[in-house]
Amino acid sequence: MFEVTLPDGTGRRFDQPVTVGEVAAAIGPGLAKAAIAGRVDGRMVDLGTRIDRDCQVAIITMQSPEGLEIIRHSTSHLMAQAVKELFPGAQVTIGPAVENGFYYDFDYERPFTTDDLGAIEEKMRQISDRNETIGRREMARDEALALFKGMGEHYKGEIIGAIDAGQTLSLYSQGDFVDLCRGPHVPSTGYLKAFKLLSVAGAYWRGNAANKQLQRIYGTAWADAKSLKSYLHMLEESEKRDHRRLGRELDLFSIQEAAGGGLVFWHPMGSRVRQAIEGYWKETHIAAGYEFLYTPHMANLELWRTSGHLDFYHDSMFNPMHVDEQEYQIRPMNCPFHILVYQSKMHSHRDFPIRWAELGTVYRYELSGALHGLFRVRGFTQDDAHIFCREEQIEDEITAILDLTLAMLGTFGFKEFDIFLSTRPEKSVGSTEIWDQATGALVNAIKKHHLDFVEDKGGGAFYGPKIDVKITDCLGRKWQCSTIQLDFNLPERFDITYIGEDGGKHRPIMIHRALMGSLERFFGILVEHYAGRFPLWLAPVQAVVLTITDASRPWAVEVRDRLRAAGLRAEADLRNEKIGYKIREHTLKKVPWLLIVGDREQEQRAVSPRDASGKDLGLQSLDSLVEKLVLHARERRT
RNA sequence: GCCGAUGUAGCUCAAUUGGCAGAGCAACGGAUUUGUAAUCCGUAGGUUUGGGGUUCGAUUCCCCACAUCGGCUCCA
Repeated sequence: MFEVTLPDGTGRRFDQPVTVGEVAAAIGPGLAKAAIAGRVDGRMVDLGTRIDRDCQVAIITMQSPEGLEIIRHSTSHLMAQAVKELFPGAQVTIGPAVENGFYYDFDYERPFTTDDLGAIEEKMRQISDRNETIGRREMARDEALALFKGMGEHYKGEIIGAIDAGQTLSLYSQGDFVDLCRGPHVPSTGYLKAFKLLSVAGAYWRGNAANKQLQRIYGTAWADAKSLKSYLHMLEESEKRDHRRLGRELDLFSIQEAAGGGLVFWHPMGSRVRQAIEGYWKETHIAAGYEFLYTPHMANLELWRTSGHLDFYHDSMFNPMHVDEQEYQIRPMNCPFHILVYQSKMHSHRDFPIRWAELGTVYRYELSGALHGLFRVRGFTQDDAHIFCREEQIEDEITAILDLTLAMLGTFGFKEFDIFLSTRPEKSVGSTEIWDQATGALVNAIKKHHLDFVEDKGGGAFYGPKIDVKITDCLGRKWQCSTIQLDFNLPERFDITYIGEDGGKHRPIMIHRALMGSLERFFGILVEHYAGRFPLWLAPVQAVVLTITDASRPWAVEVRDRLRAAGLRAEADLRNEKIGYKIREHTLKKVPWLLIVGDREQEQRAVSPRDASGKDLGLQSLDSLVEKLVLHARERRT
């Protein structure tokens, strides 16, 4: 006699050993049907796991996060089984569940093609229909090693070889397919119905470029067909939002083969958005007590030796160029330049805090294969700033930077933040006292904002602790943009000082910070976040006046000029086209306000606006509309 | 950088075993004067990413370069 305690605290008594599945059945037939695995005393186990003593049991169903993970993991096995049936020469390696799906890496004599993917998926469906039992058994490490080596599965052999001798391993089998796996898995292949293979790509064995490249097949799997469908729909949606596609369709920017990869050309429409972003950036920074610097794009390489960047970031810096017997470096960072400005004269403790900002364009060498639209480029503009202050000013400065960060990101429509605090790594510069004090100041600043944070212990840079902020876009994707870093290293390396109250020289604290990070990347994120439908204050064209016939031209031009005089980015479409054609065209360009003018409007000095929702708002006076648009733009409503 | 795929008009895509490089949209010209997501007719548009090779002949086959796309972290 033993008792099983369920998550709600109630207990069930059993006289004989039972499986987890039987516990589910004892609770109810509905649960038994939905069950795919269980949790016994906190450990995830199969439904077939036997229980013969007092314990805590929770049933894991398909819809739960753990359940989905199990389905995905099991589907990766299903795929591996299908691959082995179709391509017996393929060797299996690893196949975990990942966010929204799974992958499995194979070693095979030739690359898999998209046709192969279709065949593999078809085979997976057959195996699912066969509803093969997925069985678990345990085996001594040496025995398992011999088994997999005997099957010619050398990667599995290598994995097992790395496990201590004498350990017992678990194996899962379904039909003829056997895999080393910790589990748990669904009871049979028939549980796996809602899946789709998505892509095939290279991946190194154990993630190391020195190792052989394997072929990774990615797929997605869900609890039911409906969830799968909505996920695939979401993928289509994000494809439509792809900033590379919208960038071309809306004529925002381009990347030109003739110029080289990773170098961004901002077209007039994209530049208008950037101007709006920069204008806002400038305004907020002035209000927050910053001064602005403009510094060169290149300088003597010696500067990068002094800063230490050459040592640490050599691989991601462009090669230097020769100028008059000297070597010059295109800048990968702005900080040494700001330090040079600091060094250009003596500083007193009374000068602090010094807050210097610059939209500084930097150039970094990225591997050609890593380039990706605006997200990974070789030349980009940081909204950079450096703050020089005294130790006791750190907390106030960090607090003010966080204020600025959250306010700015909020204006762009991001309201959900994840904060990460990275603390002192093993190898670092600076005394324990200063690290402790600075880290404490960072924590206090975060707490003042009543924000939760995740501490990455030992994850800081060698030169100081930092705070990173991640934003969540409207598709739920997370992006790290803002970073606030303390630097105990550069002031030392450049030997910058200030004269303290005691008349002696002291070392200032330096804070690096970027809120949007890279303007290019941030712009790309905004394009996808808004799906190209920028809020009024950012829209490259805020309003277009559309004429019904040529007779309304004079009034249309007057309306446009009136909008322009009010500071709005307005155009007039005077073409001899049907109104439906013009509306369609500007709607596709995602212009937030379309103002239709015909005889009626002209007579009454009015317009018939249509907002971003596509609704005809009826005849309105021009005055009241201008007032409304100006207000919306000024308040930067999202 | 590595693996794979791709590269044809501004865009999206065709082109038989290697045999005259096409269409829609956009552009331009004309007609039409139109009331809330595509009016009609016409014209022009190409070193098929670049370079080299095989061939009587290459968008097509081969080699090199470049670019783009997917991936290369997520504990058997």
